[in-house]
Amino acid sequence: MAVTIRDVASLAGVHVSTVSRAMSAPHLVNAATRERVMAAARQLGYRPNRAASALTTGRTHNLGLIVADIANPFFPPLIKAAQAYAREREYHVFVADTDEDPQAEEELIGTLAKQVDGVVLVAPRLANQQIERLSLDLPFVVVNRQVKGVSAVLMDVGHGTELAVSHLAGLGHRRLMVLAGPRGSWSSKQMEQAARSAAAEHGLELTVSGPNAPTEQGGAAAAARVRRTGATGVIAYNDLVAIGVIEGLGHLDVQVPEDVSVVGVDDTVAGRLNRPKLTTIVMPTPAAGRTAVDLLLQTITDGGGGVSAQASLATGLTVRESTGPVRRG
Amino acid sequence: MAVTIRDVASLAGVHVSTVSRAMSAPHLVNAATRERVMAAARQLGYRPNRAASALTTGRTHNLGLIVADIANPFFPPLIKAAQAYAREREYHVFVADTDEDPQAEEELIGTLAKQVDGVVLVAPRLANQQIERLSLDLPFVVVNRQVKGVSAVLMDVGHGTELAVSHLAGLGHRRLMVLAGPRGSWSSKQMEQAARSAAAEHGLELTVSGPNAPTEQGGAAAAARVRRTGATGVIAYNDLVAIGVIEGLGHLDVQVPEDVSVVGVDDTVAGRLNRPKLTTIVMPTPAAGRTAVDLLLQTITDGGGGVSAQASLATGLTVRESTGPVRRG
DNA sequence: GTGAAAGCGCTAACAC
DNA sequence: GTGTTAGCGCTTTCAC
Repeated sequence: MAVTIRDVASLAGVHVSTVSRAMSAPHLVNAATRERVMAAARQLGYRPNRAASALTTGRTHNLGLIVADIANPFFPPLIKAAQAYAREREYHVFVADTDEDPQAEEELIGTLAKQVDGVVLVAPRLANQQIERLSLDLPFVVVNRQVKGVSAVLMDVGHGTELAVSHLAGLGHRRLMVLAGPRGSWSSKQMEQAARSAAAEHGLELTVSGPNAPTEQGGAAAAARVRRTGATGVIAYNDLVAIGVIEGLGHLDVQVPEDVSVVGVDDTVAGRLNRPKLTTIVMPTPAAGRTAVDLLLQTITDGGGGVSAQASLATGLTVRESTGPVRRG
Repeated sequence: MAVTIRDVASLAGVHVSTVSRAMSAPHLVNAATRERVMAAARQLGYRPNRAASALTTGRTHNLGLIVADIANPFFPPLIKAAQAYAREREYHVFVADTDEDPQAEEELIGTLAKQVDGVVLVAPRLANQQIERLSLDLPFVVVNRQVKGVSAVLMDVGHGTELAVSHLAGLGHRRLMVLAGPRGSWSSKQMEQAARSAAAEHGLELTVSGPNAPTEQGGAAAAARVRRTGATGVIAYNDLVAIGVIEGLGHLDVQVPEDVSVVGVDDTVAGRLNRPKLTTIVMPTPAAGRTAVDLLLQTITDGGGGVSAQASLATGLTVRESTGPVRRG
């Protein structure tokens, strides 16, 4: 087998407990001895066995990151950032995909529970109540969701939505449509509310249509509804839905942005590459990943002492080619 | 703390070893006792502590998955599939991103080693020799790389490249250019070789230009080189590079596919969404993720007894809008 | 400042 | 078929 703390101890001529202290509580050990121990460890290529220390300390130094769909371009930047940030702090992260299935989410939390010090739930599909219950056993941080007693990272998509509505109003659009996301999506709810109040403020008509699958197919399926209502400005749940609706409108001989303007959300690669390039609400995805890990680590070291924090991250609007002035009848 | 095997034992009125057996070697225990144990476990919501069992068995039931860049659209489908497949087999997976840095890769393997039963290395940047050495300590599977003694999943990009060359030849192109990937990329080497022999067969001129960064920037930077050589058919290292070169050519007033045809590789979302939609060599990414986990699990259960397997997965060519007949002078 | 010893939760011989 | 025991690698009292 590999090299253990005992090997280091005998090479350094000290007891295992001294080695342990030298590694994890250096101030408790004589500087000279510590040096000897460290040298021995280096020489042997010693790496502490986390499983063993987890057993005694109850700290695994692992985190879980649970997302709905790894292949949805919204998530990879978040995963990447979270994972990098965690690693700098000597944490490894399990990444798991629930395929948008609440039950898989719960099951996953269960099997992960013993192996991690905490879990980041990104846009969970589980009911609030469930999350509250589960959070009694294990530190959680939710992203884009608000749950009593649970730390949260919120992307302020409401603000971005207001910007989008103003932008559309400024272009002369009078009739807007919001394509809502999956049932239970916090962020979709934020968008709806913000859109309603902003529309009222600008004196615009607004229809909310949903739920829609958060995919291109979901968007394509909504195209007919857009045409039927005669809306000329559309705010889609995310970039994928926006791309889908543009494609679907194309099949109905409705051109974007000439006939209808479409705004996406997330600012994914997909949106940048689409033609027309998407006007989109920019979500701070990497920052959300880092912040979530940060809050989680705090909760963990605080011993999860009941205090939950909230971080709100700003969003913006990037105007590209999928929005334009309303066509004059 | 949580419920342990001891709690289950006392509720079921048996000894801990019986519980352990009932869970992991059911055939060694009386059916009736087993039922009693299971009932007790269910009642208490018992979940075995993997860290503890890892300590005795040396099996963590965890895998590592190391990729160069989570945010590169090539990887997410692979990660998603690998992770889902592993979970069905009761394995969790650590996902880690090296940011294309060989040193990070090695460091990561080191810190992960004790916590996993094996590691999938996707398109590693490490030298073969290093991987060979590391594979002495830990089961590895490499994807798109061949290393002596290490199981591998290979996507047969050579075949896809031949198809692409034939396709371009059929459209009348006589002068081709291959935009190679990063130094040390196995898959780039396969493409180059296949392109050379296929070009020779068709009597075409071929230039290989590289290394290029596997990104849009890398592609954009290559546009001038394409124009300089007068190539009318380009095969790019991946979809991102293809998209970049198309963009770059646009700035030079070279139109795709009217003036130059461009073929990508990977069949990512990005390529599907790009305008013109990319003609691309289709990589079997989800299958590669599953197969890699499959081989890894085999290696692990075989005790890593020296046998290494190779799986070769077929690739194809999807023709879309970025390729067309050569322009007649 | 360092050593000795107990124990984290579980599995794996070995008895019976 | 089930109980007993030792021990995986590490941390953490408690002595000295």
